[in-house]
Order: sequence, then structure tokens, then C-alpha cells
Amino acid sequence: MGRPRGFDEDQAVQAAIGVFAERGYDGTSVDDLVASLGVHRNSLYKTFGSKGGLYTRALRWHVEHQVRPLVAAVAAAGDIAEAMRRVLAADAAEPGFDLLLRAAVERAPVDPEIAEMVNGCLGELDEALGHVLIAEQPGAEKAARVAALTTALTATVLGLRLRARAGASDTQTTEAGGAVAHQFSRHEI
Amino acid sequence: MGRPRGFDEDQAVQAAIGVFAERGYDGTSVDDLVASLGVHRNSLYKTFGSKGGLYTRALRWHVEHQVRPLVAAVAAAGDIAEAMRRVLAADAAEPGFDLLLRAAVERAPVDPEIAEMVNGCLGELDEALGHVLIAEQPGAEKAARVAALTTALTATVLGLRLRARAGASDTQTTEAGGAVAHQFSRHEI
DNA sequence: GGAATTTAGGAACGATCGTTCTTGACTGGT
DNA sequence: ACCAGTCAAGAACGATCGTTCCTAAATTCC
Repeated sequence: MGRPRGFDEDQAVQAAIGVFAERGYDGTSVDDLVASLGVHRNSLYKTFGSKGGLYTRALRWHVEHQVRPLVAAVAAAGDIAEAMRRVLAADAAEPGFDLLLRAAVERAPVDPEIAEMVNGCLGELDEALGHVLIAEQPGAEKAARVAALTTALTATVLGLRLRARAGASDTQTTEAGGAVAHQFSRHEI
Repeated sequence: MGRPRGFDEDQAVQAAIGVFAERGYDGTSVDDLVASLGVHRNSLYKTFGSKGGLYTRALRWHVEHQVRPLVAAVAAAGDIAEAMRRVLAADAAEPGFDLLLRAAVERAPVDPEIAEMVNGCLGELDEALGHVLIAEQPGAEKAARVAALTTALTATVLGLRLRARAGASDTQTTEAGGAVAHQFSRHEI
């Protein structure tokens, strides 16, 4: 059935995640991708259709294989402090969720498909944090309030990573995460 | 002293803020700027030096004239709920702080001058929230804990605006802001 | 009313953008 | 062995990128 491929598709997608996360969509050229992925132009277009197609594939892979496990780890945490610690630890290490962050800022507003993936993923994180919050505060039945708080907590996580990217120190973000977790855990919500 | 200018410099900078905030740095071409600012190429380069120079000027103006008043309004708020309301209201309206958000994500990591401006501005927001927090909780002397909490609160604000950009509804972000403010205000920190 | 000086208006630069085409190398099925 | 089909390699496409150059128009100073 023809000549076999000289590259692994998933491996190429993973490399694309790193490049897009670092330089952004508009800041990444096809030449950059060709050089970083080890996949030649023709194969790239044959396999992914376009630069945008590769980006969508990369974000999908990122969400499903890198962010989803992080969400699962958060959902399995015993308390908010532990959940916060896990999400910030995964954030500081590779691969984190930098591509999701950048996609939310620069692609979601102009690409409905990207927006749907981003919001779906953030919604899952909301849910995970909600489970931890409810398990920790068994007396709180007000689902609406929990939902609002989890939205805020997810926003805090995103914002802390954003500040880390912009130059904030690891200790600053770690302490901030711990402080907000403490604030949420020692009183009822 | 030569032919007078056919454009207002501050007005051009303000227009640039809008364009850069909407399309990002790499997503904005000089042709876009020429068309949106009503300033012709030669004048643009004569006045601002380069695309990057104009971006720096735009961000500086944004921080000093648009974000700073917002920070002042936050600092003057009576409690965290009011501060949160003010920051989210200014966020939903024009001009908000979208350029600061985008700069933090896509320019601060690669441009030290931008990083310094962004972090300085976020630090001011931290301070403003810290004042409100301390005034509200007069018994809390632990400055370190307040600093960590304000870092987290600033991150929450950034994250909520990020989610709004990505498609979250106004009510969702508003309720989230209210919920987190409530969480911070009705117990001591 | 020139001379000097500054801006506006565009054409034009080389470089790079995303994408396509051409050619040859390599494979499985008959 | 040969044909059909897939992939690699790279040249090449028109368009657009950020930037510069040249000329004409408009102002102040003498």
C-alpha cells in the first residue's frame, strides 16, 4: 500500500503542541513546524490539511491526553489544597496546559471549534473542583453557589499560570495557590 | 517648523490598543495598523520607530491611562465584593484590560520590557486588593498571607476575563466574582 | 517669496508567509 | 517484474510580512 511513513503521527502532534504553546498560533510558521516536527511540508499538508488543521489536532490531543489526566487528578484529590497543589505542580512541569491557555486567549475568540474545546475542557475542570469542594463541605447543597465558586477557582488556576508565564516566581504562585486553597477549605462555603 | 501632522498621536495609540488587543501582536500587520489608525506608513515609522515600538507605546498608554484608573477604583472600594464588581464591570465594558491580558500571555515571555510593565501593573493590582483585604479584616497582620491571597485574587480576575474572552457568559463570570468575594469577605483571612 | 524642514502619499524592497506542484524513492499486490 | 499507490525532498507559487525610499505638499523662518 505504498511507501511507509518516516514519522509518527502522534509524535508529530505532540511536537506541534510544544511549538504552538511556546510561540502561539500566529507566531508559528509552517517552516517552524517542518523544522521542529521532522515532518516534511508535503506530508504535513497531506496528513493535517493545513496549519489550522494541525493546530486543532494538537489542541485536541493536548486536551485529551495532557489536560484530562490533570483534571482527573484534581477530581481525585482529597481537598482543595491538594487539588491546587496538583494542578500547580503539573503546571510548572511539562507539558502543563500552556496550549490550552494560549488557545483560550488567542484562538477561541475567532474559532468556534477551538472555543468549544476550550470551554468544554474548562467546564470539566470546574466539575472536578466542584466534586472536591462538595466532598469537603458536605453541608453545602447550593449547587449554584458551588458552580460559581468552581468557575472562580478554575479562573484562579488559569490566572496563576498566566502570571507564571509572565514572570512571576514559582514560590509566588505556589503560595498564592496554597493561600486560596486554605481560604476555601477552613470555612464552609 | 514643517508641515503639521494630520493625526493625533494619543488618538493613534488608543486605536492601536484596540487593534492589538483584538488580534494580538503577531496577528496584527502594519497594514492593519495603517488602515485602523488613519496614520500612513511613513508617519507611523517616523513617530513610533517600528511595529514593536508602537506596541510598547500602546501597552504603556493602556497601563497608565486605562488599567491604572481601574486599580485606583479597586483600591478605593469598601470591600472585596465591591472591588470585584468594579473590576469585572470595567472588564466587560470598553476598554477593559484585554491588551494587558494578551501582553502577559504572548509578549511578556519574549520581551523583558513588556514583562516588566505587565508585572508592575499586576503588582499594583495586588497591592490595591491587599489594601481592601486588610481594611476589611483589621485583625490580620500576616502580610505574607495577604500578599499570597492578593496574588491569587489578581489571578482570579485575569482568569475570569480570560474565560469571558473564550466564551463564558457575563452572568457566569459575574456570579463567580461575587462568589469568591463572598468567600473572602465573610470569614477572616 | 524662496530656503529649510516636516509630513503625507505610495511605490517598492527583500524576506517570509501558507500552500501547491514536480520529481523521484520506496512499498505491497498481482 | 511490473504496476498502482504512498511518501519524501525540495523548488516554486502568489500573497503578505515589516521596513525603506522617493517625491509632492504644507508649514515656519528669514
